Order: sequence, then C-alpha cells, then structure tokens
Amino acid sequence: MSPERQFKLIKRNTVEIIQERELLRRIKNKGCLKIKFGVDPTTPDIHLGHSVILLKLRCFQDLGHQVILLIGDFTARVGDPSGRIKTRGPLSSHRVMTNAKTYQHQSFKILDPAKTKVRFNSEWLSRMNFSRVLRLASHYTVARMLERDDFHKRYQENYPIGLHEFMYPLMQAYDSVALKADVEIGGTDQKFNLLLARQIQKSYGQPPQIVITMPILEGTDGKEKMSKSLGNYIGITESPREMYGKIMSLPDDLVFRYFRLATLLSDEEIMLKESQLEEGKLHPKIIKKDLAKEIVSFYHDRSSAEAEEKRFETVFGKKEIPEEIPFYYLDTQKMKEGRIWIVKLLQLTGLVRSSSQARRLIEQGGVRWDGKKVQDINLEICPGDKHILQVGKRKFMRIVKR
RNA sequence: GGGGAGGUGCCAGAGCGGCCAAAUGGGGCGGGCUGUAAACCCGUUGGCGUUGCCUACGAUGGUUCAAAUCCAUCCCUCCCCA
Repeated sequence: MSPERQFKLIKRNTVEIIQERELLRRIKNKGCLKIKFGVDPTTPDIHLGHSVILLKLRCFQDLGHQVILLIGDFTARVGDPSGRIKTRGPLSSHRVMTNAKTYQHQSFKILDPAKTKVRFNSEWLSRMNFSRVLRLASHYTVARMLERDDFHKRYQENYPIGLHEFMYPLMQAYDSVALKADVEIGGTDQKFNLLLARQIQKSYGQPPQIVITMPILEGTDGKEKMSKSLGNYIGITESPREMYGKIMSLPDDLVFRYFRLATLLSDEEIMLKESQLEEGKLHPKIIKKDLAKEIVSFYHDRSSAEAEEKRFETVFGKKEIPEEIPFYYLDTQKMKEGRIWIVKLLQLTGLVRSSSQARRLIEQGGVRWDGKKVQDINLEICPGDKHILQVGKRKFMRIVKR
C-alpha cells in the first residue's frame, strides 16, 4: 500500500501524531517500522479501553509493520504514576509474570501473534547499575518533571510523591532507547511519558520516535475513563452475557464513540447509522443493540451474541424469566419442618451478602419468589421441586430441593 | 534536626465528650418510568431471625457513668524552616 494511504489509515481515530511528516517520511524510507506499545502488567485483564490501542496496532500489523508488545515487568515494580493521586503499591514479581502472560494471551484476541514481538523491560532495566541510572536521570530536571500534570497536582495538593516515581517515565523512555522504537503508541494520558522518550532517545544519539496518542475510552458510567479500579470496564474475556449487558448499560450518547473506537466498522457505516438516528429511522436502543452484538461477536461469536440479544429482550424488555438459570441445590437439612426462612435462603444462594441486605431488598420490593414479590420479611417457604428466586432485575436462581 | 497541620464508612468530606452506625456529595444497590442494565424521579447503603444487641472513626493503652470526640505512646501523611 502506498505510504500516503497507509498514513491515512494510521491517522484515523488518533488524537495526535507528533511529527506527522516524519511518520510519512519514515514509512517511505524504511518500509517496516518498529511500533512500541508498553504494557503495565499490574492488572491482568484487558478491557475495551485497551482495545482502542490494540486495534490501532492491529492496523499497523496489517500494513506490514512490526509491533513490539513491551511488557513492563520491571517498571511494574514502581507503578505508573500517570493520572494517579496515590502512590501505587509494589507488585510481587510472581504476580507481574502471571499478569503478563494473561495480557499476552488476551491481546492476541486482537493482535496477530505472528507479527507481534513480545519483550520484557527487565531484560535491560534489571541490568542497569547505579552509574547508568544516574546517567539516565541526568538527562532530565526536577522542574520539568513537576510540570507533568499529575505530579504537579499531587505536589500542589500535598499528596506524597515517591522519589522512585520520578524514575518511572525515565525507565519507560529508556525502553524506547533499548528497542530503537520508530513509533510509540499510547493513550493521551501517556503523552508526557511518550514525549519524554523522544528527548531521551536524542540524548542517546537516536532519532526520536514518532508519538501517536489515542483517545481514552470512557467506561460504562459514561464519565470516567474505563479502568478496572473504577469498576466501569468491559473486559474482553467477559462472558457474552456480561459483555452484552454492560454495553446496553452505556449512556446513549456514548454509543457512536464506541462504534468508532472499539469496533471494526468503517466510518461510512457509522455515519450512516448516525444519520438514521437523526432522521428518527432508528431507535437509540436498536443502535445500542447493534453495538452490543457487534462487540460480542468480535470477542466471542455471532450466535452467542444473538442468544444474548434474545435473553436481554426477555428479561428486560418483557420482564420475563429467562430460560437458563443457574441452579441452587437446597439441602433439606437446612430446612426446619420442610420450611425455610426467605432471608436465610437468599443468603445460602449467595444472592445477597448479608441478612441485613436481604431484609433491605425485601423491604424495597426487590425479591421475587416464583415471580411474585415477597412482601413479608418473616416469610417462610416450603420449597417444592422447582422454584425461581429472583433478586433485582437480573439475578435469578432456580431452587431445587435435595 | 526544629515548628505546625492531619489520619473518619467503597471514595470524597463534616462531626471534636452523651441526641453518632456518624451530616452532605459521589459511587453501588433496589423501586418507578422507558421498545435500553440510557436519561429522569424516589428509596436505600456495617453486621445479627433486627422496636434490641454486637462491631466500627490510623494502632495500642488510659481518663470518664459515657469517647470518633479528652490524655499518653506509637505508626503514617502533608506544610514551613534547616
């Protein structure tokens, strides 16, 4: 493909490319570029937020470039201070390695394993001795480090900053030196780190990498960025059910952003949907269902996506009881004279965490026995063979006596 | 090294001897509404067979009939000076 067309594909959805012209020039001159993507193995699960970048990397791969998945096993000992207000606790190296493996495995749902090189930064960072660290550190200043928004804020707001946290961006920058990266890609929140690498590369006599920043995808709450710690994420290994449901819980105005950033749909297809929505030809719910089906199909398969769509309609649209429900086998010894207190049963099934919670839910009308709202907290039931216990709208349990 | 401020529930943040299981906001959960697990509105949010009892306000010990609130020691954080 011509460098110009490649460039156009690469540019789609990016927030910024630092030195666009240089990128084009390098594609022309070198043909195959080394694309670095640094991964923080502090959490094992990849979610749709990460997929924005992974999809872009996939695009690079399809264009014949070399993707390097850099596992920050060494840097994980420090913890990325980006956007954080608190210092991260260090992770055990065992934990880091397991996470790294999981990450690799999961990322291949999007990336082409044959065109992905995996490296670990402990390879070079663990061998750095103090004098080399000093040399690295001398290329940057405290004042400039404090310009960084997150450090600046923490400093201003009297939050602690560990001295070692200053090293994090430097270590990451050094990775680019070690890899001789042509391009590094990251979220916009990584801009500082990515740019710093350019400067450090120059200090080590290398041509500075091209920096590509990608948008940060909002999580299911529609406000904060998607992250595991905020609990607003959609993991790419989640079950079709969870995935489908979580997508349906997105605020409506985020749907097209997800289409753009987290699916393979072309701009044309997306724009068509947008105009149809505006003209009132498509209901927002239908579009959201399309999105859910699209994403579930990508990470699982078409048929399970369709099954989930059906189930969703049954449970939330028609408010009916779905076909497959997990079983709970009730031990008859737990019963007294063939009866059991509803609160106890709720606890036994694990549908609630405590008896207080069970009471609350009953008081609020959130518990149903065979489809009927439970009104009385003291209700004792005599279960027959098959009954359905429901908590809230989406939690069901089939109770079977044993 | 010296001086000062502070550590409260999932988070943010009030309370500074009894009326405190702890205001308020966020989040979560439940209900209502809806062709959505959108938006919006209302309720709820430590545990316990629950008009009461138990455990909780950095940790430990103490004063008091009574402590998140007072005292002592310790741990942690921030600020100013050096």
